[in-house]
Amino acid sequence: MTVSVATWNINSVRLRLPLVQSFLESWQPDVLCLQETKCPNDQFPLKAFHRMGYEHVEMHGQKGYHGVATISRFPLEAVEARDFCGIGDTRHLDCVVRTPRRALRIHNFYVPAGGDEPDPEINPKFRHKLDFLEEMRTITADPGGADSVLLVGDLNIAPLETDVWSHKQLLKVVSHTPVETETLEDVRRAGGWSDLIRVAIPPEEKIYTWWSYRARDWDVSDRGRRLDHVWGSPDLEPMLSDITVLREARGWEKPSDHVPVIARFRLDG
Amino acid sequence: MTVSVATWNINSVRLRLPLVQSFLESWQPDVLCLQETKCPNDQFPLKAFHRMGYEHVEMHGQKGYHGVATISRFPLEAVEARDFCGIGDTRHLDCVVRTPRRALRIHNFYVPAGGDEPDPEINPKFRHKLDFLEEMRTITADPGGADSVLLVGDLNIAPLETDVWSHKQLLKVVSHTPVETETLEDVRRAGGWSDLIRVAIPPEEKIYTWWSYRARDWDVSDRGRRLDHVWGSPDLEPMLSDITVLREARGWEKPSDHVPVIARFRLDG
DNA sequence: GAGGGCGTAG
DNA sequence: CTACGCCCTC
Repeated sequence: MTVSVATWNINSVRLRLPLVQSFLESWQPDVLCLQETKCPNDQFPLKAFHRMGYEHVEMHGQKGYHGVATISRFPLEAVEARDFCGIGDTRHLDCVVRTPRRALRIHNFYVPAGGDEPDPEINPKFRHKLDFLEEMRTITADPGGADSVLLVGDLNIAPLETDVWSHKQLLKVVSHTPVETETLEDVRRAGGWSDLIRVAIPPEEKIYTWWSYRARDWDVSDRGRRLDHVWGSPDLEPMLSDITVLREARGWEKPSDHVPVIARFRLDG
Repeated sequence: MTVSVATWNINSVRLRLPLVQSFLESWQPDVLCLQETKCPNDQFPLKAFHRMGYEHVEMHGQKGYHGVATISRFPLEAVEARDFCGIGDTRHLDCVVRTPRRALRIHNFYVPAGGDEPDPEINPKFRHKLDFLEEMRTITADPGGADSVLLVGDLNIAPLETDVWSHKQLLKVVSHTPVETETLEDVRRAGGWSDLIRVAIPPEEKIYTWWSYRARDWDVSDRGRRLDHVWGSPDLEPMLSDITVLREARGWEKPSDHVPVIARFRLDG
């Protein structure tokens, strides 16, 4: 059977609920992982998801900032919402999805953006981002009690040269500086993770999941970055049937600056 | 010939430009007086009005608050934007409209709302409103160099018992307290003004131009007030053909809390 | 450029 | 309830 998992930094789930609904209707993913929900748990639009057939929702949100949620057609158990860097924000949620044939563990992440200045000595937000990455080393591709494990979300780093519109121009721009790209790749490899977007789409090919709101014409200038990721335990690699980066979503009415990424797996149990 | 003049507290002209456009398209008034444009002069959507055949626009606005504009198919001259109470806000604009047969002077007013507490001793906003009314005495129905004169706008007072949904319940509510209603009626009569809405619609009949945003269902509960006015020099009375209070506009998508009032005159020269 | 928070205004 | 300003974040 095919199981599909989507990840999307939605930049306010309440403001963009109609967009989420139309996305779910068109793409019917089995699981949707949202980031930047900007929504306290008691104000999360649960019913809207239930009405659309997503009966299982785990969320970890706060007022105004950050926030992640994992939404599923299949039974879901929250394992943990870890407080990275111990500052009480809401950037991680670890759940297990019980698909009919396999238990799939999913880490849903929203990594700090890191501010403007890529120097941890003078920019505490960048320091926070690097500290967060170091702490992410503890999240490995070990499924624990599940069969397989995914790590998805907005990692706010575009690791490869082809993950940005201009490698040269972005080398000193937060999200593509060597300390970030190298650390992220090291965290990934050391944790035993496979970069599934790059398994499906060859590293030679440019691919982006985010375009700044500030650009006049995001589509023409196309100055994007691949900030959103789908990592998997190596056993999932042969089961991956395809990845869709839904570029068109950036052109929707009142869009998020990120687009959904959908991964489809043939899970044969 | 018939000349029509509309007045509308638009509560942000930029936010509600589509509503203004659809109103102009349907009703084709010759002159439109707006209040609460909330728009600095250099950001006023001039071109949109030009495109709709309103080539003559005078505005007096500021950032964020207040602001009035007079928009016309016929040539327009600004006479004065008076600084009532000397605090530099933008609540008045005096223009002359050159209709083919008559010069029509129009005072466009946005009177201070006055805050919650109807006591000038403890509420400086109410003090300001009363001071403003006193200063309005200097604006009389004298056409000056023009043939006739109008005073239109949001006067933030409902003078008659039939200008509110409940006279009794509003006697202590700012907009319908005796000091306000009596002062306004005195300013009007002493200035030689005719209350043209009440010339067209008998004082026995309830008529409102404003419904609070706070009410759940403005149409059913119908707790409105007549805060917007069209006053004229007495010579205009026999020329008044009708007044329309466009109640339906309160039900439009993302409406202003005020509706347009349109006065039609047979100006025979 | 576009969210959110808050406070102020209507 | 709605729209602003200001300040913050991304």
